Amino acid sequence: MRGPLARPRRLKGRGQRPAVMTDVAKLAGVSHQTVSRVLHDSPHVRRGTRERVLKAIRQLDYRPNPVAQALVTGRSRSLGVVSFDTTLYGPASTLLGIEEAAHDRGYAVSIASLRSLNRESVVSAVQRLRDQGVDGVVVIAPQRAAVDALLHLPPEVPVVAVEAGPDNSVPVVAVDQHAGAAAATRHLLELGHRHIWHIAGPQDWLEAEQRIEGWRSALRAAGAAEPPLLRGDWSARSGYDVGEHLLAEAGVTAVFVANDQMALGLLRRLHEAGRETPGEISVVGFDDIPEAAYFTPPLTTVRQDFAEVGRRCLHLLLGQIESRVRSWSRVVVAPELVVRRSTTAARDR
Amino acid sequence: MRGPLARPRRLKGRGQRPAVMTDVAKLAGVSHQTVSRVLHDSPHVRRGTRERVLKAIRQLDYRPNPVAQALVTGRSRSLGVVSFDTTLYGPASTLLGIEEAAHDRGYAVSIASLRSLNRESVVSAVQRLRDQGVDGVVVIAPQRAAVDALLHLPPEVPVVAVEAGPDNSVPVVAVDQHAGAAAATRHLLELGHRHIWHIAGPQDWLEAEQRIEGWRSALRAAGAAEPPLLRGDWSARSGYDVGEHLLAEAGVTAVFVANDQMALGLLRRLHEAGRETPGEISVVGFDDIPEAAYFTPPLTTVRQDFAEVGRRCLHLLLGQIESRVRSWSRVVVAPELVVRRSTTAARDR
DNA sequence: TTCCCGCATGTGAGCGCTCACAGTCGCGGC
DNA sequence: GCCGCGACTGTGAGCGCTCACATGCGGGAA
Repeated sequence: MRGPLARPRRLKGRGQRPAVMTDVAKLAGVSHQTVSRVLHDSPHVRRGTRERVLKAIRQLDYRPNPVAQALVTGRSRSLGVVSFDTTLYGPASTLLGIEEAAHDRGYAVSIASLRSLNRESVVSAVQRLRDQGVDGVVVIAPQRAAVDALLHLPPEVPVVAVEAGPDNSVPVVAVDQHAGAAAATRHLLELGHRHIWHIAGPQDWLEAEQRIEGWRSALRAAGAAEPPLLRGDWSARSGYDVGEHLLAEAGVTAVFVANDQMALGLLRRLHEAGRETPGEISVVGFDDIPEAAYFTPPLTTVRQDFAEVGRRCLHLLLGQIESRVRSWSRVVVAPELVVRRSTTAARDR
Repeated sequence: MRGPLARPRRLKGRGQRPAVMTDVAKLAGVSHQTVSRVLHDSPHVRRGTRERVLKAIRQLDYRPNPVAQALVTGRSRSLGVVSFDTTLYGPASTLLGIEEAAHDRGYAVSIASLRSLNRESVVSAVQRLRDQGVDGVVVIAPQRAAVDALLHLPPEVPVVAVEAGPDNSVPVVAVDQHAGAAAATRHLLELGHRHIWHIAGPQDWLEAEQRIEGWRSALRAAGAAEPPLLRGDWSARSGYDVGEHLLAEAGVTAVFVANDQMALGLLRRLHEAGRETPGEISVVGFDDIPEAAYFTPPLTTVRQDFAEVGRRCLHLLLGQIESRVRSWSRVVVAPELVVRRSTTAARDR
């Protein structure tokens, strides 16, 4: 057997190997523990000693190895984000909000994109992140299938859901879709429109359902009739296609569309049919994507504060990580109606 | 001193502590090394032994601790992506492409968003990822300032740049902007337009410059005159504003816009001024964002294959990580002209 | 039979850090 | 003059794994 002192286990000849804690300790003439104490701002280090250590750290360009720290502490200071389609404006913005908040708190962010939306894929994405060693996970997947998955997660992993989650299981941060949709609907009612149509998002999206509810409740509150519900799939294409139905109906003067892309498609269809917006038909969108102000005409829509959503998520998640218990709560962020030029007062008939 | 055998160092009483390798070894009646061999598909394990080990793994729901693996191997199997604004379609799509490719190769992806664009912020974002222990970094920051930063990176960190990088320093994966711009310009020339205007992106974006070059070279090749260059900042707003200038010019029949958002703004401005598109003015965009097909009119544009860019990045990066040398290369992905309805033949004068 | 060799498996060190202690030193109180 | 106690610093084990090497064992060649 190779004797323990037979030869150095590696070429320690300063061969560009990054400095480790003992190197710093040696240079500063202290023990590795003292270096560790300096790193963690322990009060029990004499002024002079601290300075010697800091100098050695600078001199060697020493950086603590996060992997070693993680191994011994059991904390990686990294978070995972599971998301369905980060190409969409909403998820991308939420992700950005989370990343910025995490950065401020000294956490790294890993991402896992979902290719398909079902229970297993969500569960396995979370597991994958977990296997990478993240301390907690944010799930941005506001679909029924994903929500279901949250119930089937191992209870020891700290989780926060964005927009949707089963009651009493995981904490949720959400924009108040109901309020936003109601505000959009009320806006049209106040302009004197009698029949407010709604193009909703896909059935399995909870945001779509909540916007429908908001629309309905505003209608009911005003004693207005409820036209048949129309469905799209969030894409501009579907807005365009659904526009077809609307054109077939008589007396359509106002449409509340569940997102800006579909509103864009609808605008396009109306334009092709020679129907003026807002002259003949007023349109309201949802999301306030950056392009919305440049649609033809500029779109009245409902803005969501995604950065705030990100910050709230992080707050909840770190709370869970630190306390080691999965509490339940629901944080709601208020949306804001942005009035532009796609809506106008109903013409008197 | 506490004797080494005085008491167990932790409550090992099966207290829900996740199983570690020795637990598996014990259960299977082998050494931890054999478990490791099974995990790594070593050929030197007898059939029966392997099965016993696998059974124990399943029974204990054992998952190798990635942090411990990283500590000893010096590899974390994670990658970092530095990006300026993941809310934009291009960067978001590239990020997605990278994530999917990384996932397929068993790598995790961490993100770092840049809040401002300058040398330090890029360098520090890379350093931050590095300090988190990533094996390599992809930089999506096609601006001059960022490119400059790539030269100032510590040479030991494997890096790949997307779209732009200083020659001979880091590997680059890019869409052939020059060819795309030239194709767009040629398309307009072939439709009989004499003067092809160009609304470019901001000066410090390399993509903007390359598109300008592509436009110029197509113009030169056709012996066409070069109208004054116009500049926007990628936003729909700037396209709208620049449209103002265009309206003041006489005889404008064709505009090649450096991205779809600015094209949207321009379309809007033209529409407001009562100028028909494409009847009076043909417009070509760049990017083919999902909404482009639903603009008024549907936009002729140049499509970029971001997924392919992501895949190529990963390939180059893993090559560097494995070989431990930073080679230089430039991989170019071909773009594709998508003809829709915003362009038409020039009217005879 | 004897020896060697290659397959299968085990052993121990060590990755770079933190945690729990165990010193050590100087000073005030009895 | 001695003890005790606080402030400071050092020691060693161990986190969960992989790497390098040692060892055991059976079979074919000599």
